[in-house]
Amino acid sequence: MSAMSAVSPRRYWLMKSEPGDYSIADLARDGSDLWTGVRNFQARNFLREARPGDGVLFYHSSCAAPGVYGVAEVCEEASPDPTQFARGKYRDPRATKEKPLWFCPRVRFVRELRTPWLLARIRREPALAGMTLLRRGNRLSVMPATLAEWRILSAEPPPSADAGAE
DNA sequence: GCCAACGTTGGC
DNA sequence: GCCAACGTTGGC
Repeated sequence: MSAMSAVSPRRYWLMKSEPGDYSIADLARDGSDLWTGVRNFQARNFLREARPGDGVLFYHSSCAAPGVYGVAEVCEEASPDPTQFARGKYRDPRATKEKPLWFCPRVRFVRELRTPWLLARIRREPALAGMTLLRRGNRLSVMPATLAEWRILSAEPPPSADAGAE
């Protein structure tokens, strides 16, 4: 290997899933899975940038207590999302095998947080005030996270006086 | 290219 | 269920 093929630095992502569809517990059970079903071009472009080894913050959305519930890792770069060709709600008639529209990396389970970083708590953490997640109107289901955000959210939240009052 | 209508996301 | 915000679609 030469310096020309230097490995790109590890990146970090926040990926949302509705726990009713697929939760961190499901990923723990499966070990790894394809991150299928993303149908937004900006999110798709992020998925195509994901590389094996990248860190993933697993976020539960559209549920009673949204937040980061665990950690995963990209283990295979994105390939054509099979659900765009299959019958069902993720089918996209514009896509062909020759020209797929949607792509999905494979993600493997790393760990579940004993205490999730609930959205309400994320909002109260000054070091996370700049997160894309918190930007008004942001609805991306896949977004980059910074190393600083990763360091905070991939670890257990510290105990706080009002923990449990959320 | 503009923009209104519509659909989706996702917190609350 | 409500609603804000944004993306997509399609007429022009």
